[in-house]
Amino acid sequence: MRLFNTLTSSKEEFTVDSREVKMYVCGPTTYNYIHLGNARPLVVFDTVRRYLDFKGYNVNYVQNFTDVDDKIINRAAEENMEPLDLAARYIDEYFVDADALGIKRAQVYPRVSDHITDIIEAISKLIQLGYAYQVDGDVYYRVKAFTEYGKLSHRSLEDMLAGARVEIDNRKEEPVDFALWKEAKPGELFWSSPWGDGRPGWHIECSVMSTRYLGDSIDIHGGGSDLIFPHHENEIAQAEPLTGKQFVKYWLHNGFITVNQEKMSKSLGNFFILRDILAKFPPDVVRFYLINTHYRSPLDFDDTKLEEARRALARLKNTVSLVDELLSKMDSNIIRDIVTDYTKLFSALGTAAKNQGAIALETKLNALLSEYYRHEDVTVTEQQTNFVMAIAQLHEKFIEAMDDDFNTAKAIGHLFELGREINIFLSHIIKTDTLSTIIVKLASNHFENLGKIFGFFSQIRNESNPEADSILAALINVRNSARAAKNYGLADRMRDVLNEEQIVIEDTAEGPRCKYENSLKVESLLAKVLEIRNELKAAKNFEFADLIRQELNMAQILIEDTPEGTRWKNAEA
RNA sequence: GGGCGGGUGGCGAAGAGGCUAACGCUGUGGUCUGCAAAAUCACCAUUCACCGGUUCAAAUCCGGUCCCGCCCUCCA
Repeated sequence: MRLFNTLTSSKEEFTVDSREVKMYVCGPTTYNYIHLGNARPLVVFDTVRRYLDFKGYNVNYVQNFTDVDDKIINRAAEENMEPLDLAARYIDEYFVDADALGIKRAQVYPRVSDHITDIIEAISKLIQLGYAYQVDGDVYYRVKAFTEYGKLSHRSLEDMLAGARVEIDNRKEEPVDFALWKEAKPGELFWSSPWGDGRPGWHIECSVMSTRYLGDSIDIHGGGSDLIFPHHENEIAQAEPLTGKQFVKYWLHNGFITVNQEKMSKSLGNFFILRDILAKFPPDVVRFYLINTHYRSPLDFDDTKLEEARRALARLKNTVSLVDELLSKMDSNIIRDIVTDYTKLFSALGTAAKNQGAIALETKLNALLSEYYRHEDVTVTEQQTNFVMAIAQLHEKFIEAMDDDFNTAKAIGHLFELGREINIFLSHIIKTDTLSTIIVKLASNHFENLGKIFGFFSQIRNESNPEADSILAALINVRNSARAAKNYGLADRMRDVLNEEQIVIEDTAEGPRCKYENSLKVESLLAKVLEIRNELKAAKNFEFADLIRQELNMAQILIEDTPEGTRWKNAEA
């Protein structure tokens, strides 16, 4: 596996001492709901983490919260709240959003306010070592003392001084020196310290908290590319003198989300709150959008992008649904206890295909299927072999893409190819062909596993809602009867009503199939159906009006015609 | 001004010396269908901002030009 290390500006082979990977990602300053720009590193590094898990690493993941900061203090003053209460509130809100997006929880979520003692200790030590100095109630880091300063952001001290956009503060030895400890202004939040009442600067927290939970050297440190300078540069400058060791082995930075080619940020005011987006699009669609571009590239946002992602992802989801549908028609016991580790199977097949070609693959496939299928002899056809070989090859390509600096865009491309192979194979399957069914199920499960690295397919199978399902079944029965009676006017009306409720009906050779993404709104659906029934009654088409009543009755919905109009109620209520 | 990164079809986006320039959206055609829709399959860039150069071979390497984004200030 190779990953792009900002420190060396090149792709490097990923090596760790054990199977444990120590990973630290800079989290948000919590003074507001998180926006789409904040969501990008969340999803990117969650994907990195999931892929490392998938590869068999044991990831120790730490993400901080900056809960002590000017912005929090200002915002709290506006809302007349205690700063730490405001920060805590938005940390809670953060978890609502992160959980909704399916971000796997970190092992530890340290907060600055819980680590003031550690921070004071670290600053004291930096002063002792000559890397920091006190001026009045402030403590500054002495950048000149750290000769390697600039190694991450690839700029020299001279460049920075030449840039001269640094605020001149005569109390500092050099303009580039940054605050480790800030004296409290009157009435402001503070902690006592050897230098008087105050609070920590921004950068010191990450150095202190990351080493506290992960040790002196960590494997992967992630964050947005705007943090490279000064934040991460400063983290190195603080941590390395304190520990005497290399702070971070691999620095990973994600690119930015822009809106109309301009950076999305809170200060520019062009940001989109993640929660608002999640109200309109499922989490895996948002993840798809974020990960369908390489993590280091800029990503432009506008409202058409998520719609495109939704359509694209629907294609992948549909493959899984098609396989589910095939299997629902089979005796599930045949399938239930065959292979549990699909990935292992396809990895083995992929290796076989790569090393020895098709003949070896066929032998291997026969052997593996015999083993798992628990039948004495299994003979696979050429078509089945070709299918499995195609899947195994695409598996290899997927892994290759991900191993190359997490090339998710390329890997997703292979996922689409995998889906297409499955679709094509499905269309050739004869329904009684158990072996093909098993093979396609293996492929489909594997396909799903790969997709889950990206957080796809999280809610592919609708949670069963017996009430809604039986009502839906009743309405489909009515429509089927109408179609059988060639009453296409009614059949189409029924279909239109269902479409309005975001339910898609597909008439296939096997009969109608229906799909819906969001939970059914029974009330408005029934209101519309009763409207149709009233029209039928007005047209004196009592046959179908009665049929609607009967079918709904069977779904425990009682229809009452009263002089005031038609009502419905739940029979069980 | 300094430091990074980028400009690929109608759109999004991979590819980083040689296989048909992936994949997705849109569009077109076929299959399915009572008709639609959906689904599905197929097709859709002789060309990679521009100009020179290196090479048997360049979207990919080198030089120049023109654009764009990020950082140098709180930011993911």
